[in-house]
Amino acid sequence: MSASESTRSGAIRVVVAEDSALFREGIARILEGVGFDVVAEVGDRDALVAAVTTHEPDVVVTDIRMPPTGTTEGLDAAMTIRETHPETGVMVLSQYVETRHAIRLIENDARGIGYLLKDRVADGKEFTEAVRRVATGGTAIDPEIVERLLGRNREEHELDRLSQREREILAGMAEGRSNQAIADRLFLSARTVETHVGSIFTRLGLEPTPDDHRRVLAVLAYLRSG
Amino acid sequence: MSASESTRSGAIRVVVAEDSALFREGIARILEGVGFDVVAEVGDRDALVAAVTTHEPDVVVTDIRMPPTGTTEGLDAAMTIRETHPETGVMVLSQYVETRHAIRLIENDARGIGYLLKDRVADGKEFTEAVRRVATGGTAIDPEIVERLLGRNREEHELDRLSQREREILAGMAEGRSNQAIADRLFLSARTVETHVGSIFTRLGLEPTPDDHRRVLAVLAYLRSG
DNA sequence: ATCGACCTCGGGGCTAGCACTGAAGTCACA
DNA sequence: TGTGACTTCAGTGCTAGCCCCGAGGTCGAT
Repeated sequence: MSASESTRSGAIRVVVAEDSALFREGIARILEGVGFDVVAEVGDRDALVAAVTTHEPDVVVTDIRMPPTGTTEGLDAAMTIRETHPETGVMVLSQYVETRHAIRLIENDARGIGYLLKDRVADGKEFTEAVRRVATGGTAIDPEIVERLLGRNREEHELDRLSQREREILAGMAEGRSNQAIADRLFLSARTVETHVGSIFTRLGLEPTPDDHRRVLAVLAYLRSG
Repeated sequence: MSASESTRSGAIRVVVAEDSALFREGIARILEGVGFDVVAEVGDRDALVAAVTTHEPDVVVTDIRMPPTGTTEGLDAAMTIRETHPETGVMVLSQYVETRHAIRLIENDARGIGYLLKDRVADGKEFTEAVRRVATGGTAIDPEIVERLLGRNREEHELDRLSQREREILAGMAEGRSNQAIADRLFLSARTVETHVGSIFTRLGLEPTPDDHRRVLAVLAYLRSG
């Protein structure tokens, strides 16, 4: 189909990685429609890394979440690609605002990096031009991400205020476990868990009020920040 | 761009509705690639209904969630279209398995209805053929939906076991409110709220155990069932 | 070498959130 | 005319989950 394109020396060569076949093919067709050369379409992390090694594309377009675990495979692959193929641009697509993840990717060197929210791309043109910028060493960071990186980023950094141990405790709470059950799992006394729970409330700014169920509110905050 | 197509009498005429511009254009390009005539691409419910009235397409492809509220606009529009334009096929795309919504759409007459999960579409061909079937009065229901409709659908019906009042109480719990706060809002005594909370636990099958925090578990069940 | 952050644990105490029981009013339905 | 589901409320009591306070250990940074 794109055989006539694949040998054109001027076309930007791109690998598309996204686990949803429908979305993946849609992106590929959009890019081809404006002259990109889509050299590979893959659906998981390993295939992405392999495709980059094989094709050495100008730019990779990848979703953050992909099989096998559906967490941050796309991002992990992006980090790997940044090291092994620094000349390859990486455009990461995300469903939600995940500032922490974005930071990991951008913090060292933003050149050749893109991070866009799927739902905030206004049209195909905006998207293809962003991919083109990233392919040529430019950047394309969603304004909302930039804003959160610079300004006050309450919601997202709420959980960053917690220590590692506190996050483990909160994770147990978010599974609907009792303090005793959390204590058993982490080999702690119930007392210690209570202490942690208390400091979690304090750090999340949950003052004791008669109207709030703070344990639930803490869990909700945890779930929001995914 | 598709001007040469728009007058072809044999082409299936389709309206694409999806709030994410990127996904929307991708779907449109995929459909055009196999000969469909995409007569309109819209991003919200009202535009969808208007486009159907104007173009009277053979089939509509729509996401369930769309602006303005991001809940079930696409589905609402689909129901409306079923009534006003019964000859128009409706293909609904969903991000998750939402059996209750699927039922609302299918229960009366499944002809010309499609309900697919975005992430379970194996490739573009499967998708375009499903759209073609729906356009010609056929059906295309995701196997997982069918299975849940037929077999035991525990998770989804968990909350259906609750009474109206109990759901209101649970909604308050899911906002992180205390029993007292819920009582105040609903003009009840704290006692009554406690009684309801107890029966919510019972109906959701949450037996008292030292390892579980049932209030959180009930909230999690509530959040899962959307 | 000292300071601060973190993790751990306990004493002592309070209460919201639970369990269990009983009961009275409304309403739909058979 | 009952019968059953739902809603409302209360007495009695238990305890998990919270409060405040102090304390000892580790560890990294200054």
